[in-house]
Amino acid sequence: MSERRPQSDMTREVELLWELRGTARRGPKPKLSREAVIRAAVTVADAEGLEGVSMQRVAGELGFTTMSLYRHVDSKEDLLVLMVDAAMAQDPPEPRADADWRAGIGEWVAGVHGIYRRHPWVVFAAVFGPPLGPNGLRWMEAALRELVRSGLNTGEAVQVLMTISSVVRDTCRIEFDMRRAAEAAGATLAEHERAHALSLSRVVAPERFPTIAAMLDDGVMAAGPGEATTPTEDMSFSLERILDGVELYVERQGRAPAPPAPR
Amino acid sequence: MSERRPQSDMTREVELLWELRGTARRGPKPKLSREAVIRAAVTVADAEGLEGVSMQRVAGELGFTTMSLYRHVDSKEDLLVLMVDAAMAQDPPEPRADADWRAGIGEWVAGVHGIYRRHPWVVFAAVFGPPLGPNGLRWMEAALRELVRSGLNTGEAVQVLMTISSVVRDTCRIEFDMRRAAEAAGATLAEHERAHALSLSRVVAPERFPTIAAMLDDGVMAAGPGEATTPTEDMSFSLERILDGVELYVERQGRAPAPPAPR
DNA sequence: CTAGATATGTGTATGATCTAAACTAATTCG
DNA sequence: CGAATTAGTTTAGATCATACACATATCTAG
Repeated sequence: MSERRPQSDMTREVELLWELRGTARRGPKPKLSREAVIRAAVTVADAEGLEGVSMQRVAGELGFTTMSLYRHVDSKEDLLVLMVDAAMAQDPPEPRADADWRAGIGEWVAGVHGIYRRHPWVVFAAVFGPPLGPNGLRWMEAALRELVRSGLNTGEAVQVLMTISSVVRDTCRIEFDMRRAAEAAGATLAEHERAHALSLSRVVAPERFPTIAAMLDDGVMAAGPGEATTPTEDMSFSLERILDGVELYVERQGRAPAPPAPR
Repeated sequence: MSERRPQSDMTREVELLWELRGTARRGPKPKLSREAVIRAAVTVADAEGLEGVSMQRVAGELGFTTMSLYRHVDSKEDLLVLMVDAAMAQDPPEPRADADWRAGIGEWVAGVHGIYRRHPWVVFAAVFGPPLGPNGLRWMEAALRELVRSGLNTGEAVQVLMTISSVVRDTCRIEFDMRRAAEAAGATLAEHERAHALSLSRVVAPERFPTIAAMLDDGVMAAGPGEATTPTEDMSFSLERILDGVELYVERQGRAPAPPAPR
């Protein structure tokens, strides 16, 4: 009935990301490659954000026609999926010799955060679902490896990883978005936060929104000039709570974290 | 310099959501209203998802021309912001008499989850940043009210709320996305999960991805026929860990949760 | 070595989409 | 009443993804 290919079929996505396809032998040698297309697209996104990434723009970057891209990528949506995995090409942190899984997760989060800072568009990409590409899976493996060390089983570790990933991504989303808005208005992030808190306080009636009003009074959204806590700095509070919760759970279950590797 | 209006200026967004604008008195009586436009857009989104929401489609729903919408809404992006707030019109849970803040958060999460189930497109809307509209703020207030009861200060409560919101939204995103893909393939969610696990297992080499491989062996992604745990059911594990972490933190700080309201 | 098969990149075209701008008609204030 | 103002319409433009037919380069079977 429906001729339309489903928007995101995981099986198809896996094949896409792992290039499980026969390579052609007949015809002219390709001057362009999927790799080059992805690289160009990432370059454009790094420079101009996701809005800048159009098929024409990417093709122009490469000096080819728009339609040439479709020889190497089935659709723009596919290209986006590939871009996101490509952005994670950096190596995730190695396992720690001291088996300190909390520190390990800290390094992992710092690594992801670094990727997001280098490629801010990644957090805005409409790519849902778990990672499926080679790079995404390497990062997933690195995080799960630390989490199971804490004493969680694999299913629990996946849940906790999803939580951590969500927090990091969402926090960066908010920070990057606010930073962009601030820059567009020609202000610093802190100035923008102040302005925002002010405009909020105009509609937050203390009777209807007592807690939010208290929060604004406490200057939560707008730190003083010197302090200037960015959302990403605040993030560590949530992360510590999550890891505390994990630790407590493992203890209560009578399990124990894995000992350091013997030398 | 830049003539372009910033994509998301919070101050502007607050004004938008709270309709801080003078009402006209001259000219013909409006037959359309912002309210009607939003309602129609939400109807379309409920029925066909966000992809179905085009200005022409919404206008058609109302029996007006496409351009008529622009008298009541500045841009499609604005409409989206308004739609998201409109979807949260339902009342958040009341404060509990027993002051059990963990149960309170549980009710809040259930409420948000209900909204997402009724309006699945909300979790896919490209609306970043904290809630700013009347309904979004009511829900935020309800959650913060419970969280500060636990003994957190307002800043900490905001952090924890962001974490909880992220988890709920991301979990629903994944579930809805997978459900859509499953339906498109004419399968159930469980079948689809199995198929996905299978295709993953083809690329997950146990040497490179030992933990993920173990996870697949444990059947984490594909529960047995009878069990069929949905992502949203698994979510509660993460939530309990977060709340455990909060409780532990409050204790360690020597603070205490608020007692039940005196009668 | 040649001829058909096949893949590459190009040119052209289509349909969707958002939205700017000029226009018509209704309404109200002075 | 008449000028000002506003609602909805018409028309048109810009951008975008992508389908399709084509010329051309390369490989492989005979």
